[in-house]
Amino acid sequence: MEVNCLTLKDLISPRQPRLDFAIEDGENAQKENIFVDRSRMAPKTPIKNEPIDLSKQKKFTPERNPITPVKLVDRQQAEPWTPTANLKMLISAASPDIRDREKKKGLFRRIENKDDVFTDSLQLDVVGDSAVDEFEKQRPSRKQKSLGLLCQKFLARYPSYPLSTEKTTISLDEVAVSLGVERRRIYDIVNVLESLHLVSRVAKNQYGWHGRHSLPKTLRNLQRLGEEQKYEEQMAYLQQKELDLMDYKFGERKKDGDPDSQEQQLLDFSEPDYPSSSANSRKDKSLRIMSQKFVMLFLVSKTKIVTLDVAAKILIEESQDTPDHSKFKTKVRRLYDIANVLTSLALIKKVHVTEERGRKPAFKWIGPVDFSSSDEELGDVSASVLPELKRETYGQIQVCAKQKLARHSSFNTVQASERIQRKVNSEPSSPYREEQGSGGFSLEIGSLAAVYRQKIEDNSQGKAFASKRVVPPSSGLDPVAPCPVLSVDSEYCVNPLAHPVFSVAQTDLQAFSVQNGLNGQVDISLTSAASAVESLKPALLAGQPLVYVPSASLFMLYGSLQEGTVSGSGSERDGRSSEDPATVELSSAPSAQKRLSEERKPQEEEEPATKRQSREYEDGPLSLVMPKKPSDSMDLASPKTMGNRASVPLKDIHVNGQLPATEEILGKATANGCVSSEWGNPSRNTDVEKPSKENESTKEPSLLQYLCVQSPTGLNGFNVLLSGSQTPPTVGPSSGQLPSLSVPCMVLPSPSLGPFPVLYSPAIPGPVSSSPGALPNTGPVNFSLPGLGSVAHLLVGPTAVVNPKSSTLPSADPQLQGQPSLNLSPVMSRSHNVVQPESPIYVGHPVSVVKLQQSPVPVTPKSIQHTHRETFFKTPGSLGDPILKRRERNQSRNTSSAQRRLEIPSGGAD
DNA sequence: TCCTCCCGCCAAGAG
DNA sequence: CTCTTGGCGGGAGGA
Repeated sequence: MEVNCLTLKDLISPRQPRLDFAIEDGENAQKENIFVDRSRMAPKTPIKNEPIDLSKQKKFTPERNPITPVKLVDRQQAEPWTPTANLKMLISAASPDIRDREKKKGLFRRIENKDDVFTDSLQLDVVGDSAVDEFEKQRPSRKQKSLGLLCQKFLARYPSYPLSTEKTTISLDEVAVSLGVERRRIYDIVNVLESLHLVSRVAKNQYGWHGRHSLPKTLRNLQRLGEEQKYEEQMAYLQQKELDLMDYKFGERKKDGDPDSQEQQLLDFSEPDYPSSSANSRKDKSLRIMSQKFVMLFLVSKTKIVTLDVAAKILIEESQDTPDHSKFKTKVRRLYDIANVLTSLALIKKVHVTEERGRKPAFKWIGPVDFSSSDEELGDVSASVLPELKRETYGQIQVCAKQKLARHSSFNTVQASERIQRKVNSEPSSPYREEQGSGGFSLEIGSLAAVYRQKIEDNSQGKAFASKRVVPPSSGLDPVAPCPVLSVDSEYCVNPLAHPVFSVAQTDLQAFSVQNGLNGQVDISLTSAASAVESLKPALLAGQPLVYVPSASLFMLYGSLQEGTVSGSGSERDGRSSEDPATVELSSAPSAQKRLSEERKPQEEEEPATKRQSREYEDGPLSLVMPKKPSDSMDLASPKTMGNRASVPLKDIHVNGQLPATEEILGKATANGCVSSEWGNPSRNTDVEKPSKENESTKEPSLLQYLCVQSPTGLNGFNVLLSGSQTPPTVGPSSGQLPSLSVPCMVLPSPSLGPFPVLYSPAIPGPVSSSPGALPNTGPVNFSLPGLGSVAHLLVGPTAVVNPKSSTLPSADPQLQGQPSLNLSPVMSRSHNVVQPESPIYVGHPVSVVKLQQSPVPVTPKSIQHTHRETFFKTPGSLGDPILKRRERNQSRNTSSAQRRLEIPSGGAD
């Protein structure tokens, strides 16, 4: 903290001179981490800065985030008068120091922001000169400049699940500028995203953002291809042989498939947009293909763990590259690049596989696992589970899963783990094991456990929702056998943050305490958020038997968190789940669902479901905040939801991934039929959509999480909103008390609430809350959940509430804040500001919370939503802003050239 | 020392 | 030819 402060100050001081900064910061910060920008800006000497700033501002003004960097860049570029070389020369010569300083500043800001976003602004003002030195000291570390972080920032700009109608275009130049990096870096990110079809190239310098809607499908396809290619076998082969680079003979083993053809296929299937790469062109070796293959390896792996050396070997073979050591190194480098992006997407997580020889760098898949079956089985949990299990050959697991499905709440994790172990023991040589050696063994178990959990979760939710994994965290939490599983997982599998799953209701207080412990480890906002959510849920459950959690809301929360942050693991699933589930629900027929899921076209086609979902979940946050009317979804859902856990349930659930939570909750609590209003209504949705974005943004950045719990019983229709802030610091780990303790919650009138009068009570119990009409406090209120690792905050009242510590920081730069910690929470930060009009940068979505804050008085959902939309939703790319576009173009041009030459924003150094 | 992976040169491609 | 893409690998930060 201190350090951060200092750094901030430092940063600030230099900047201070520039007022614009502050302004920009406020706005910009949220969106993109502008840290880069700032850094650039800052770096410049004050004098220089001014001119630069101006230019920047002009350009960016529309967007608002004129990120300094951009301007700088533009400037440089813009100023044609200097040849690139000259520019470079100038820059480097002129101000290497300055640049460094600037960068450092920027970095610091980010970092600091995480913790002290709010302080940021203040500091800026306050800051003095000392900063410079510090900057130098702190100069952005490599980590700060890492591709992973950059990718997170990049992702934070766009909604994970954009509305189908909404077409978001990504201007590489703009992005590069806004993020303050060379375009070259953006290519790395975009290429990987493209491999997963999260984006597609539209034109030069222009990419279209698709979001995760089709991710499940893409993964499914990749998995299929991977299976066809027998990557699993290849991996097993390599692993068993324990080939070292040296040992490894390329070509030694034969691949089943023709590498080239396969590659082509990959692109084709997943990316219709892209014509398959031409035969041996550079593209054959493209990062896109590598990325797809890399993902395939995870998908076909039983353990979901892939070591880089194995992946590199396989890739080398396929690429037909000469198997020399340098190739291997190069491949590994690329894999790291890809891995960073995938990590940012919360699809994989870094782990180490311990083998006899030693530890090997590896990554574990933490993304959705079941997509393959997801389509079909939505309706039947058991069904969904089985297939996977079969594949994995973990009969034990299957059993467990089934049991679990039968009774989520009661599920005995221990047993499961034991079974898993048994299985492993019995089959030490299991072909699937990726890791060999003692270390590997343990890992395997852990991974299995993780897999198992995921499956269970998935199943419970209905595969699609794997993302929602209720179990995993819970398993850890599970009073019965928390330790074993957790320990294992913790190591290899999932890190709390990464974990997509939010445990929902699991158990009791104890569980909470356990979680807290876990969560506590993770400070990251995202993680926290997740944890918070989890904790909350349980707390709710424990505390109150009846809370109903609208899946959508949760979903959104999760999604945002996940997505936004690196950690967000569930997002994809959410997407998937949302789609499928939605479909299913709607159709109410699994088959239908299946079809849809499979056939679902990329975003547009999917629309109905997707849209809805997206809307829903997007709305979720808002909806949570604002009472919506019970949507159709509710109707569907409520009945199902209430009753069974296994059942698939509600669209809502689908949508979110929250299912698990919901289910659990339901199980424990009586569910009310009511689903939070969020979901459903189309009309509402419309409005909601933007909100959703907001939500996402929100999610990501900060951890604000809201849980909307509809209170079935106790609450008479009231919904309770719980928000979890990421940061737990304040609160003690909660331990036992969790339950009732102090779960902050807001009680909202049930679905129909037009206005959303919110009642919040510090303690959960509250279902009691007052009548629906109760008004929120005028002032913002923060609640913290003691039990949860993270503190939950509830915001009520017009003013934004922020927990200082909590993730949400009012501070201006969300980006900064978020990133450092997990993700950013551009949104969050924004929230404090409430709205930022369209800065392109802000991609983040405002959080519902924010709105709440803003509107002191209950507002109608729609109104609110609108507001959000307008204010928040404009993604930079998105669209709409002509200005932006224009700017982009200009910039892009400028930038592009400039890019190469200089990245340095140096501020324009003169 | 080894793992990571940033950085940016420079060439293939596209227009 | 210019500009966009992106392969590639040197070399440095970090642990």
